[in-house]
Amino acid sequence: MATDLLDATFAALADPTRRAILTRLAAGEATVTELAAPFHMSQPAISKHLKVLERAGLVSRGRDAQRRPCRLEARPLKDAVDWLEGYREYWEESYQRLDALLTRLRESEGGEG
Amino acid sequence: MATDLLDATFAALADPTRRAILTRLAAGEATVTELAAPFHMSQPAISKHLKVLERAGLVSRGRDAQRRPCRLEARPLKDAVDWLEGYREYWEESYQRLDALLTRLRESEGGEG
DNA sequence: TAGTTTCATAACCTTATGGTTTTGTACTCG
DNA sequence: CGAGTACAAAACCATAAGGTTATGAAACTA
Repeated sequence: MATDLLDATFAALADPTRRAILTRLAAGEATVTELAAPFHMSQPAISKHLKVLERAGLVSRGRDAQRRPCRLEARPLKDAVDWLEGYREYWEESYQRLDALLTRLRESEGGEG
Repeated sequence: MATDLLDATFAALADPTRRAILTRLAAGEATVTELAAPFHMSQPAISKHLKVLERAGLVSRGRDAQRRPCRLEARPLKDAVDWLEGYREYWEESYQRLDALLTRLRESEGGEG
C-alpha cells in the first residue's frame, strides 16, 4: 500500500551494514557506540545508517543519560514480506516442476525396472 | 549468505517502478516497449531499470526478432524472504503479547465474573 | 568547574542513481 | 534497397548515498 514505506524499507535493507545492525538489535537494545564497535567505520557513519533505519521505521530510540539506546522495530519487515509473498508461487514453480519430474521418474522406474 | 546478491535484490526492490515491472511480469513475459507503456518515462529509463533487475537476477531476457522479451525470475525473492523470516518473531511479538493479555483477561473473567 | 563520554551535525568528497536526449544497431517489412 | 520498429548505449545532468574529519552539545564524573 504505502509505496513510500516499502521504498524506504527495501532501501534500508539494501545495505549490509544496516542489515547487520538489525541482526544485532534482534539480540536486544544497543547504544550507538555498541553498534559501531564491530565495524571499521566512523561513528558518524553508523549514525547515518541509524537515521536511514529510523526513517524506515525499523529502529526506534530511547534516552538513557547521554546514551540513545536503539531498539528493533520489526513491523515494516512484515509489509516487505507481505509484498514478497505475492511472488511465492513463482519461486516455488521450479519445485513444482521438480516434483512433477520426480513423480514421472518414479513412475517410469516402477514400470520399467 | 551471498550478501551481494541480497544487496542487489533489496536495492532493486527499493524502486516503485521496478516493483511495478515485476508485478507486470508476474502476469507473463513482456517486451521492453510493453513494460514501458504504463509509465511516463522514456524507453531508455525503463531499459536501465531492467538492467538493475537483471543484475539482481530478477529478470531474464529472451530474443524474438528485434524484441527482447523479459521474464520474471523469482528465485532471489526467496532469499529475501528467507532473510526476513528470521525476524518474524519480532513483528509477531505484539500478537504474542496480545495473546498473553487475552489469556489473562479470560482467566480473570472465568475466575471473577 | 573541568574533563570525559556519547552522540549528532556540518562540511566536504566521491560514486551511484535515476532521469533525460541523442545516436546507433539489428531486425522486419514493403 | 529503404523505411520503420525495438531496443541498447553514450553523453550528460541533478541529486542521493555512503563515507570521511572536524566540531559541538548534553550529560555524567572527578
